[in-house]
Amino acid sequence: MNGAQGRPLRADAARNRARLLDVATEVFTARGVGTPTEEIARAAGVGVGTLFRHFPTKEALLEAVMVRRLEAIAARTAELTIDTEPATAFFDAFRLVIDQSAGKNEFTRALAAAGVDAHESLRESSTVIRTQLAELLAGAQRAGAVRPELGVPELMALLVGTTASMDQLGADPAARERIFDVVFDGLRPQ
Amino acid sequence: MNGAQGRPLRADAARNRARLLDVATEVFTARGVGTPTEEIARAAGVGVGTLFRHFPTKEALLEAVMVRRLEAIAARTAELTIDTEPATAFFDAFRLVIDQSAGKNEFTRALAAAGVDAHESLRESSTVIRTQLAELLAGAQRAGAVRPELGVPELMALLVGTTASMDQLGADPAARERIFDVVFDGLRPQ
Amino acid sequence: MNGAQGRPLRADAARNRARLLDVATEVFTARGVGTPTEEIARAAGVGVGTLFRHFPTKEALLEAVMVRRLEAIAARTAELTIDTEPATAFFDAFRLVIDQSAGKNEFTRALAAAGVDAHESLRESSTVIRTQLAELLAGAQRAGAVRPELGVPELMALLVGTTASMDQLGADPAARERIFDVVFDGLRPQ
Amino acid sequence: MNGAQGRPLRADAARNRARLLDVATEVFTARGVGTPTEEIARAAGVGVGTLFRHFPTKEALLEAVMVRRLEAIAARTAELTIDTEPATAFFDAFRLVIDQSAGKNEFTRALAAAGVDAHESLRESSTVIRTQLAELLAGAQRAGAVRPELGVPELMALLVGTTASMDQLGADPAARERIFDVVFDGLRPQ
DNA sequence: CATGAATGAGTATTCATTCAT
DNA sequence: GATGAATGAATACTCATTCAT
Repeated sequence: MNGAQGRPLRADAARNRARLLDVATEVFTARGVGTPTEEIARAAGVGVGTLFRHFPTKEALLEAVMVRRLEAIAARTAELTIDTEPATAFFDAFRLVIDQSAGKNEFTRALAAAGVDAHESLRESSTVIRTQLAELLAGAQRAGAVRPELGVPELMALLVGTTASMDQLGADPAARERIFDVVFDGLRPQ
Repeated sequence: MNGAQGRPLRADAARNRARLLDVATEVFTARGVGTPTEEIARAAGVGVGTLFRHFPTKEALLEAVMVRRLEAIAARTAELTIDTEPATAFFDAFRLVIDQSAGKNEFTRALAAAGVDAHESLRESSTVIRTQLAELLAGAQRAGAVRPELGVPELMALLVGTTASMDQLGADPAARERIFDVVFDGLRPQ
Repeated sequence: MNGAQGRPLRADAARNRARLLDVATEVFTARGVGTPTEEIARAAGVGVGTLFRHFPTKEALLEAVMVRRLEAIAARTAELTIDTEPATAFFDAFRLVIDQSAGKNEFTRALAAAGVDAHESLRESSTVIRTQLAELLAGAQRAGAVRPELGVPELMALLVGTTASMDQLGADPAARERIFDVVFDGLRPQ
Repeated sequence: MNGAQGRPLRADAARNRARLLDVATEVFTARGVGTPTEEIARAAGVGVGTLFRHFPTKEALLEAVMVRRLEAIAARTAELTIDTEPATAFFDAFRLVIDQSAGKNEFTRALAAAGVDAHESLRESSTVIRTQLAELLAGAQRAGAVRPELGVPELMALLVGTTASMDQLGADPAARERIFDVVFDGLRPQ
């Protein structure tokens, strides 16, 4: 997808760009967005110059990482939306976002904030997701599977919050499932 | 609690220390923990030297701020524990933690992380809260007001997560209440 | 002089500031304004941090250097203006500016440009000089010692140009005097 | 002149070289010699690689630009030297150099410095001009149109200085003429 | 030959921490 | 004790130059 790519990158350049994105995702997640650019470049096996050639700013790199993540989520959410029963689709999508965001709290917050103050590219991809979520939410509500009084802002907030809960909890799958139980049961009309 | 203070501080020194803590709480909350120490010193009306005399490290200052916050929460939670009906006490305490932590997500995460990797003083005060929460949780579960399968880790995770949801949501009180509805209903035995 | 000095600097701070200005003047002159700040700090015997504490920007340092230079010229020009015969005062001042500016072409150009686009402090001090030169020029013209059709812009241009000539020429005193002969004779009504 | 070119350039290579020189002249003049090489390459419609193939160093490019400028001046000065009355030839050449150098002070200084420390190619072309100017000066002095005590160094200095004056003055043609009046009258025997 | 991606040394600036006043 | 000046390691970003495609 990748937005408006001026000219197609040369093979090696594309490889470097992809590698930088992968590494940056990993490093930002593991050690925080404060990690020096040089570290990321080194981890990607390129010089700083290369990093800055592909992403003119550290912020731009962070943005690109988030856009990729958002686009991945949007793509998988789109699959769910098609021929799945509305309630199932909604809860599956909720899980999907949480799982994709796990360990990436800083990103998720940026994600949510995107609707308010982020740059164009981010806003663009987050708008897509926001729209998808709005549809899923409406569908689930029409099907009587989700409290009717909830709006998209509350849904976003719960997504962010649940992600934070999961990050806090660590890897224990049973405990994670108990969190999902609480949130999902709470989402249903009482 | 203040730990083991060798000799009691002179009056002005004590005043400076308190003022620094107040200001640091405010500034770290409003502008993030990245705010330069000099800014905090200036806002407190003292020189950096004084700041570093009271808190040998920026991290130590941050820690002290969090300890104070934890102690305040513990104190108010203790009040709730005494002669209140268990279920009410539990949900009131939950709200209390959320309200005290609102807008201080960075702190809350540090708080929660405390059980794992923070310094002694932090662990100490967070242990107090953890114990209180454990008691409140057990009480509410005995009273049949909270799902019995939940443990303290899940409770902590939900506290952190709900704080994140609230931060994300902003000030709208009705929406905040809807989040509480979801979480509290989800906490109840189904 | 020195503009609005908030509080008087501590003795050592003042010494450092002065030393930095001296060294910067020398180094910028000898090796150009492209010289790294770190070099200047080292030459002044202080750390970079100190340099940036006194001058928040490299540009600010350059500006301060120029202001000092301008103020010195203004002060000495003021002495000349008092009880000296107009024609003599004018030509002495001309020499003075040239001598003060020798080897500092980059500065002189900045000086002249100040009237157009420099920062407040620079504009301020250059306005003083400009005014003094205007008076000196008018006096010399009234005394019939300088071509009446010349204005301050032309005078400024000639000052800059003569400085450039001198820089180009090097130290040979006799040759320098020949340049002065050409310019001064050319300035006189023909 | 182009120096000793091993093999004649292919047509397109020659075109690129010429285009790079044109563009570099323009860009260095308009935005200073600090302009990145990449900018120049882009403006010339070639890649950086091509630029560096033709000029192994940025400095070499700058040098080539100056050589071309010098050669142009030399050529036009040569025309003047032939069948023109000596005094007229001298003053016309003076004007010519000034007009060609206008707005290119950085170059002119480099030009003048060439006699002292520049590379061979520059020295070569500046020697030509220097010789021409020496002849023109001698002719004008023999004709009694210029002060006899002036030498070529002073003439060079005055050329550089007058260029600086003009740069400083800007476009006002009347004011420029007044500067010429001062310098030319000053050059004449008094 | 041309291209433009990669390189990495170099530069201005910030900020936690120390120490002379 | 308090002050704030000094320190210098750390960091984002630039740009001349090289080299794989």
